[in-house]
Amino acid sequence: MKFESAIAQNEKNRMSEKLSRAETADARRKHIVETAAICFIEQGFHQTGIRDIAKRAGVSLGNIYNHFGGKTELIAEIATLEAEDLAELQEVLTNNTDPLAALETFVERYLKLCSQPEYAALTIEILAEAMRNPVIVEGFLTNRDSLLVALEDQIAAIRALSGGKPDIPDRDCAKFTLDLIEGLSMRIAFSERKPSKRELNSLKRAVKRLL
Amino acid sequence: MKFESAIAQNEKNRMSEKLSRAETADARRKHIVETAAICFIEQGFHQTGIRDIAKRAGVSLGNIYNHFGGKTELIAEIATLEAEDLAELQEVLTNNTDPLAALETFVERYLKLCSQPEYAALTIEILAEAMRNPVIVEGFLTNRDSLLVALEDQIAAIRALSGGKPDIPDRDCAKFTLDLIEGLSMRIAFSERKPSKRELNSLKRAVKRLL
DNA sequence: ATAATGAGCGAACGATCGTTCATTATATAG
DNA sequence: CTATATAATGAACGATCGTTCGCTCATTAT
Repeated sequence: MKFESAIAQNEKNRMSEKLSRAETADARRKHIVETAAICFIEQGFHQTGIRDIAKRAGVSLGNIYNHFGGKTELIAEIATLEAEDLAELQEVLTNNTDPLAALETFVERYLKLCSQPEYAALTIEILAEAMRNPVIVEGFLTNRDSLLVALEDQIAAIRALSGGKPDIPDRDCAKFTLDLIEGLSMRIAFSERKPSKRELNSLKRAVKRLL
Repeated sequence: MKFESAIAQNEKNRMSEKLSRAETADARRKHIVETAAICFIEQGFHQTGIRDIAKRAGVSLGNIYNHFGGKTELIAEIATLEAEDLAELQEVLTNNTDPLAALETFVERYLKLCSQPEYAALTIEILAEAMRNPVIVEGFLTNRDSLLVALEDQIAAIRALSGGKPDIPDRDCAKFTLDLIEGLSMRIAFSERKPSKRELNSLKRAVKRLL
């Protein structure tokens, strides 16, 4: 979740011109979501009060309800935004001059993303909420499924090159690959450290063995 | 978490004799923890009030504080109890007439345990709390580390038999094995279904490839 | 028999929760 | 400039939170 806007800062932002109403509203909205995410990471979803978010965002309490329907809408939006980070990773898998190399790059990138402690913390909060709120599940799984399909295709491409007869279906293989990366990520995130060279090498080898 | 007591029901329980004070206190304590676990599974940790637990356990509000220091002590105790379930699984790994078969049995058993929706739900709640409470982390990781060592030894034994030269350290291999099982478990638990034959076969194959 | 212990109880406390709403300020449209 | 729409505000609401407290009473120890 990077919340990069930078979208169309042309039209109205020339020479520090005043922003239009719609623009400031959008900016506020974004700022509130960002702040909420920070709060949820630091304190957890249920330990964070709307007042915490309002105070930290420099916004009045009531105004949050002008932009969002309520607290759960905030975590739902954050879940969607976090899932969108995965879209970027898919691009790594579409560059197919060397499928195996692309897979390795993907492993590195996805590990780097997931093992950020803030990312892991947010994921757990979202997961815990998703357990009891189908709406959050949907936003969370949509982009993930998309990533899974891309990974599955990539694995199929690699397997097609090597010509062997794999006894694990492409789809399962893709899921297992994500499992390995995410499992290692959690351990790294929980111990607040960076992945060691050994761990990264072991991971890459493990992924290759699944092919 | 099965909370089996059956400990020393001899001394005083002969012929439906009255229970001693210490015994009833222990039973209450146990009953409260069990009930708390059910509540946490159904509603989540922070959505559950002490009153919910008290009401459901058929116990007064204040009495809970006679048995427990507070709410976090409850989740901490539950975390420890859940971790103790893993101790049973270790036994599977100590029967070493056929190391590879034992590993397969372990995979099946651990998958069956983790993929119970209640187990998964509780795990996520504990994980979310552990993120901000080191005490919970400790109770959670102690038994898990023990399991990991047992699995590592098992893998070493299997590898010693086959005689190959594995390029993934035993320890990493053990971690990855748990990752694969737990990842699949989460998917199963989230979709509220049982693992298919295909999934289980894929898992076993994946685990073997790591060896 | 009497004293000490601690399980059991529920009212009460202060704090905080998510949300609503009447009100004010401000940007846009006519 | 005036009218309108909406962003922004914070007091207020009712509910619920975790915890404490004084108390009763059955069991255990002396």
